[in-house]
Amino acid sequence: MGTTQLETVPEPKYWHLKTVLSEALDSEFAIGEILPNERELAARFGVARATLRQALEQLELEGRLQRRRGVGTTVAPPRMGVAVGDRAHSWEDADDAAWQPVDSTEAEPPAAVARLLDVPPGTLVHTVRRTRVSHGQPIAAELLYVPSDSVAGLTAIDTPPGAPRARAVLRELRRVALEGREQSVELGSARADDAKQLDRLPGAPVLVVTTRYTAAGHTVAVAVATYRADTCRLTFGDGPAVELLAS
Amino acid sequence: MGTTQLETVPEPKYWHLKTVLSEALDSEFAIGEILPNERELAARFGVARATLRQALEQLELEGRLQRRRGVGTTVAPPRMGVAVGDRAHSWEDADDAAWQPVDSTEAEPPAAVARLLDVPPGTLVHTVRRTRVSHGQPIAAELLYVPSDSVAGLTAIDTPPGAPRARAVLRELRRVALEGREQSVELGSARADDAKQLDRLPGAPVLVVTTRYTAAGHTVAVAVATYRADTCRLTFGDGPAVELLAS
DNA sequence: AAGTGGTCTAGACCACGAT
DNA sequence: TCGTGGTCTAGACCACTTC
Repeated sequence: MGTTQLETVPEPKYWHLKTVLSEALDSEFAIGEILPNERELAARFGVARATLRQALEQLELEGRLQRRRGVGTTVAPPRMGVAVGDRAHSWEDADDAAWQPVDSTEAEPPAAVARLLDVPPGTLVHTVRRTRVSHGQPIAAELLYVPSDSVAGLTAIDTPPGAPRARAVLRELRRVALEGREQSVELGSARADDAKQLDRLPGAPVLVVTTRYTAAGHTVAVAVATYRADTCRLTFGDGPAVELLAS
Repeated sequence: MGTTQLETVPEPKYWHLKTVLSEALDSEFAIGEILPNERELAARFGVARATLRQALEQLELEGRLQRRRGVGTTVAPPRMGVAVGDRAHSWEDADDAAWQPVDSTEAEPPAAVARLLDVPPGTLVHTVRRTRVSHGQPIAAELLYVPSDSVAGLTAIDTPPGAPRARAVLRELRRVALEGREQSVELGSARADDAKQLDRLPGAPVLVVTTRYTAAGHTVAVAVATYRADTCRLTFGDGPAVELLAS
């Protein structure tokens, strides 16, 4: 009882550091402001740079900071709310400029996607790559898988791979009368190709949204979208987007 | 053209290591099997332990591995699908043993929650703490916030804080006719209290699900649930849960 | 060229679980 | 008590952006 510290569990330095930095961000820094560099911060707090980096990593994971190699560490704006469950079928809103078709080819889907599509492994399916942009920033990279026999007009497409072909496939998809949709969200890390589209390093944390579209009892298509976990808050539900976040 | 490596971008060691380990996990290890310890793995691959750990961290983030201090590193089972959007109101399924009431008190909600509840900051609201268990494992810790004036019978509750009180509050909530719900999902890191409930270390990655329940144009309650990101895949939608995952 | 964050090393010690 | 993963250090070099 002599000291107040004796019975406390030793808190890791990086954890304490994270708390201190977090409070400093709230009170002393404006959004977009750039922090002192890592070497100076580490010296200022009297820790090794690796320890300081552990704290920064956590804060970046929580969307409080943004770090860019060669540039510096800046205070991130609050995460933007991104609707992923609102529209009945995300490819139907042709007037929504959010999704940019990038490319399209025929290819073998990953084994897990083949199972969801209910086609034998190794089957060639149409793939469409799209990028979702918001506030001038790429926030998601999506790969859409469509077996040729799920949409009538799909076999007739002979446009060479590229953005025009992607638009053609999406046009055919809009003819389908969908009846249902299932979605799942999980944590993942960006593969090299997705990372490039998202303007992040490979391995960056992403929220992987897998959507299965069904019509007439069949699986029509499967979409695997990877959202930047640092900048996005995914919103579901019929009402307007949830405006604020907790913790 | 003399060598095939000349023009390739140098891939970080930990990234390559992660790929190698990932393939080894697929082919040479069974679920639950325990891996050699970190010092031996590092030696075997000829890298420093810190580098090896960077690869293991990634694999743990993707749900492929489970690491426990004092025990070792084991191969994790596939993530379990957890329904978070199916039931109209998650507190209505009284017969569902998934959620275990833990505690209940009156307290000030965090500022962000107060905004969602549309009450002035500093207002006392009822809080209910619950734990969600699946397959004998804790997967989520939830904090439910209910302003006293949103449910008629709530002011009459005078049970002392504890699990019985939590059950009493939930009982009152079930009387309310809900009209809507909004949800959002984002990445976070477990606070110390949540981490304890989830049997993880503080800072562990979690999926934070914020739900706003509305009735008669008002916000009735707000729930903030933190799900273990390593073991859970959150499922939304009316159909049966999406069975498989991609990437 | 200078400055930033990203990767990597080779150690050390600590907290925890099993024995 | 021993073995495990978790934390921490003090350096080094690399990749990238900016000037």
